[in-house]
Amino acid sequence: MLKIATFNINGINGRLNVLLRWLQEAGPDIVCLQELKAPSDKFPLKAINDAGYEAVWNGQKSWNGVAVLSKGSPIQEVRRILPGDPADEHSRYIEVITHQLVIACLYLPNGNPYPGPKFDYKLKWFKRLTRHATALLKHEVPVALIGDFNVMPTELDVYKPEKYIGNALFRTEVREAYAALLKKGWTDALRKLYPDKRIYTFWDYLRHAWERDAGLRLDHFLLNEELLPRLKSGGVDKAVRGWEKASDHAPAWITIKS
DNA sequence: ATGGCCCCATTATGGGGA
Repeated sequence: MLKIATFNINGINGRLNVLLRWLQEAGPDIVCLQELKAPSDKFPLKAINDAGYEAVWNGQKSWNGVAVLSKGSPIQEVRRILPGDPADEHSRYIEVITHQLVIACLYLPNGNPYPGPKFDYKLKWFKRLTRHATALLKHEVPVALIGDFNVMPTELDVYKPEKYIGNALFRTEVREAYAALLKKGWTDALRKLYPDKRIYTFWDYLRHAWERDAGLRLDHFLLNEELLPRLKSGGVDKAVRGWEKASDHAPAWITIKS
């Protein structure tokens, strides 16, 4: 069994102890990280290696930044740029091969405030992702798109949907973009496993959101048809959100047959 | 209606997050 996880760490150096403790306790084989908030030369490779993981990463000063960690199999980097916009300098994408899977680790733009250029950038980024994801399907190998999509796909994924009507994470255009991506041949793994369950992966630091369980489901695993039949289980390591110095996201994970 | 929390960069505030 292979355990694949995603964790928006919200500052990899500021929360390195949280990451290392969770790696130790959860023991995932593959980890997609987002919001490193560190330039590439500040990536804590030694600590990650000492924990038993190889890594590839795409950092950026102050913001964004993504990485994939793997143990028990080498990681081969495929690309670190999402095709379609040479002017885009955000580090939001890295694609690798490890454990004989293609893993695309992504951090989709937040898009707030709506309306505005940030929202336009989000929709453009989503279109680029959909185009590239469609190209990935042509290879007919097991592929997963994993990360912080900054989208609550349905009302079931929001503690109070009416509060988020005008929010860039819940705008109709964004939910439609997510649905259109799935329609091309991707399955939302956690939703497939739990069609009716309230699952959250994010709780805001503000307004005691964690204590009130006022959460959002933002972190997703999209599996292609080659990988989906191997899906066994999935969940969220919710307790991590309650740790000292926690990220505002909790790690989510799936297991697949090796 | 507003701001509240927390990161980073820089060093008392500002940008960004969701």
